[in-house]
Amino acid sequence: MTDSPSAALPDYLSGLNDAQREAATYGSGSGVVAGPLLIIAGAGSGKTNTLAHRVAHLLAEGADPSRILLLTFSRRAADEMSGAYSASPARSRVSMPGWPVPGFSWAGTFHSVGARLLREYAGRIGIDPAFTIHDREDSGDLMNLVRHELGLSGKGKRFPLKGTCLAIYSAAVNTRKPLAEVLLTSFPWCAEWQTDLKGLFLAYVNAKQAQQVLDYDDLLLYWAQMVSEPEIARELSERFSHVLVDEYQDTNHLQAALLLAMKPDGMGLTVVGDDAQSIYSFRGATVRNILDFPEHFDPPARRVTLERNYRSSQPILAAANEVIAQARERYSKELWSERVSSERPQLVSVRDEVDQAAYVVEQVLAQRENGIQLKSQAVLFRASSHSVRLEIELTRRNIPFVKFGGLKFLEARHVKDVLAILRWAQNPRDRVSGFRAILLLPGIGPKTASRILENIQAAVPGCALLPEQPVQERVQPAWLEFATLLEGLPQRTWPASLEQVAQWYEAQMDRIFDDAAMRVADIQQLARIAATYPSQERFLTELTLDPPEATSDEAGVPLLDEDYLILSTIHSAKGKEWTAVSILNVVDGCIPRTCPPAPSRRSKKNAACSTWP
DNA sequence: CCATATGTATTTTTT
DNA sequence: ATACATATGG
Repeated sequence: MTDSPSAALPDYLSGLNDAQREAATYGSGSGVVAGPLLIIAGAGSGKTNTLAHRVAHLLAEGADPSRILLLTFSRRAADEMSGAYSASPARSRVSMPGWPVPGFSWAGTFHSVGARLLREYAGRIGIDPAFTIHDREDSGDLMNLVRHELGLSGKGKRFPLKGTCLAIYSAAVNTRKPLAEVLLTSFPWCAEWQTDLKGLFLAYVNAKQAQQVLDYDDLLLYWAQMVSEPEIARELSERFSHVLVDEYQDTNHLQAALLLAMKPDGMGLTVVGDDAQSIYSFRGATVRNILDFPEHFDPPARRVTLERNYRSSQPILAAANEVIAQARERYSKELWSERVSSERPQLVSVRDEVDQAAYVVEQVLAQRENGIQLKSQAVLFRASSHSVRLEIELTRRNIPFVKFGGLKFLEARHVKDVLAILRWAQNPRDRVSGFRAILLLPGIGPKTASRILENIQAAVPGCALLPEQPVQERVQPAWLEFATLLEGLPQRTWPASLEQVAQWYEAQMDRIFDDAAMRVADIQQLARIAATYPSQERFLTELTLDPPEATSDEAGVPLLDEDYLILSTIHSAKGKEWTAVSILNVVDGCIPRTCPPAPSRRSKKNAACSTWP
């Protein structure tokens, strides 16, 4: 690969180093689709950039953009790669002629691509194409409903709560392991309920089917089921000449299985990842996928390793390499950088959280004195709640900040309420949405809501007479108004339907919330976002699966020009970079989270914080 | 019986 | 900020 004279290479490849170029052009010039390729890409080694160049190179050699499937881990990564992402404080690294590419539309997360494929193939696998997608909270609510119906919640029983039930179910689905094994290895304290759980899950699955509802796991599960039909598998295999997967170390067994079903011989399949950066095992991701990838094929997949780091200075890499070296099984690689620095990462001990917050603020301000903008600095932490003290301190001292990760716009109650009304109008069988919507009325509680939903389910589909549902007399006027709203929605065009719902909801908000004002602003924001989607169906689907940057990430940004500090969970920070970074709560067992929990050298908890210049 | 007010315990990480 | 359990009021 690298022995061809660089003068013969297209311009856009000249910015890559040898290993990156080998990865980008693997299989080039042979005239046929290349065999399987595994790119092991260390942190900061230009992974995303390399993958984007590989796509560009495939296109330059005549590949059809509509036949390229690019699976990424987050919406941000997909945008970054298709050239749509520009808001990053870090420089945009993808700049190639003809980019973004028109017609290159199959880029997204496994879940969003799954949803798209399933809507298209619904008829052939026996599901309704108008299915509703439940997020985790909705799924939990449905699990709770079923749990109550089966009498598993009652008196003095210590049956697992809905969240735990859902986690167990999800783990079993994503790892494709039997319930007994999942319970034993991951939820041993629930093992005694195995029989009841089995029944619960069966009922949960039935409920989803009856209501035409798919949860996150179903998007993968049905996809896998779909490609187990040889004919559909062949179709999809031909439909996508190239399949490229980013962050492969964070895929789970199910995702690997459906990839292999679509590309059994690995032709046209490229996966990129770093076994040392697997951080989603709690969600069923297994590092085995990337470790075992080459041997799935005969001959084994080609492997290219990117070890040159462009992000950090050598002392930081040395520390990272030390940590990585403790992994039991891994692809050997040694990150290196030309960026020398005499500054080493610092591990700072502080007395408690208050001191930690004060120290970090001092550091941040000192760095700003040194000319590093707040925007070029970040504070990272493992769990969203770890930053509360710091947020208080920042607010007190009038330092602007934006927090990534943690609770999101779309998870706020008022936003969910509005979406529930809309979803229920679109899919009247969706009990969770209906329940939530009906409870919004004053004077109607869980009992009345359940009764109404049962009446509607029992009635002839399409002929459920909403206004005639029995409610208490004093509730009657409000109920009629609500029923009129719902019945009018299908006639409305998009986004008028959402505006109609928002208008009704805003009239209820003063009664429901003490702090209605801020929430009203959110609803108006939601209406603005809605206007950017072409249809209600796409709005509802894509909003749950790919929350737009504007909601989850930038909602709190006052002005683009303004300077602000970045706070982020480590998970949300994946792939981003800053000039100066502080990490909170660096305590044994929390960060790094190594397997053998070495006895702590320092006795104080919450006592560490490190700054990496 | 049913809706709502109050109180108490809890919060990894995300599609 | 929310979820669940319990108490009170219509």
